[in-house]
Amino acid sequence: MIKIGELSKVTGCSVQTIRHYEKEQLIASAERSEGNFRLYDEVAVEQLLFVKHCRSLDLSLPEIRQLLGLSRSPGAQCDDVNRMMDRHIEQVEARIQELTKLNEQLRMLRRSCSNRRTVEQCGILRNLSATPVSSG
Amino acid sequence: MIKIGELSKVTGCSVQTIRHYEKEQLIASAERSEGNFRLYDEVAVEQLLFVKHCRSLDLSLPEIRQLLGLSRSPGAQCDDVNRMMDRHIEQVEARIQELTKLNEQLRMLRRSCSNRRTVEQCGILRNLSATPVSSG
DNA sequence: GATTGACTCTATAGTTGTTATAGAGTTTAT
DNA sequence: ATAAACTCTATAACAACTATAGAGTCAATC
Ligand SMILES: [Zn+2]
Ligand SMILES: [Zn+2]
Ligand SMILES: [Zn+2]
Ligand SMILES: [Zn+2]
Repeated sequence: MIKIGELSKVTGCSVQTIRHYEKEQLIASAERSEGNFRLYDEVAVEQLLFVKHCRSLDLSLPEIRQLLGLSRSPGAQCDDVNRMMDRHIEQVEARIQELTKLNEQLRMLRRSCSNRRTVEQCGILRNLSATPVSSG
Repeated sequence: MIKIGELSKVTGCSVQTIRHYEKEQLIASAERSEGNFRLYDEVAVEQLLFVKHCRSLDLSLPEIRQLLGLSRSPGAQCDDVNRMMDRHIEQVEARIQELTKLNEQLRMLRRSCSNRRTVEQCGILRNLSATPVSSG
């Protein structure tokens, strides 16, 4: 049985984050010591690593909660998991597209300044003042 | 002179957002009518569109405030504007890279489920339980 | 002139996933 | 006994909005 500081070191999640996950029901409520300190075992470490792995994939806390729910009802079909993953992948790809477009616009804007001028004549500021290309 | 609702329609910014921008000093404090309603002229419309354009490029409110400051001191050199733009572009590109990596991992994970199975045997959940590839 | 409806005002809370405090209690070591 | 290191809860901060409550303003209708 380890305390929260050690769990933090082992998993790489901050102490506050661990407490937050507990409050949000992403990990089980920890047992407590006599002095009311949280105590964790190996299972708790695994649970937290699962959550951390999901977070590294940018799954939201509600999404993770849903995954945990599904994994606790083993009779359930995979469809639900898959639907969520597909939706999530879609969102990530949409965001990539958005940012790529953004990046092009930013680079174009950046090119409109040839340095060493004063801000008064700056193409960047002038272009920013003009109406946006399209507000997507 | 138009009221805030009309400004909202003209610019496509919500009423609350306009009030928020005023509080955050991204647009000038509006004149007030007898009944304490905000009143805007053409200049105000332009100012708000500038801010909106910047936001559509994902510039943060502090960054926009900085741009506004620079554009108000016309003697200033372009260097500052450029430095900010470069930093911003860097961040956008870094985020694109991150998301691209993420997307690959998500797709790989998604492939590990062949549907119609029960969650118990699901490759997705199994792989999520395993230690992450790398926590970047 | 009273009432309705559409609009506006301020102030405050909620969103998301943490991070950072404050102030108090616990444990371990000296 | 005391100090250091840790833990506890509760609360605020971050970013950029969005949403709400409760009150006030204004124009038009009856
Ligand atoms: Zn998602
Ligand atoms: Zn320039
Ligand atoms: Zn930026
Ligand atoms: Zn599956």
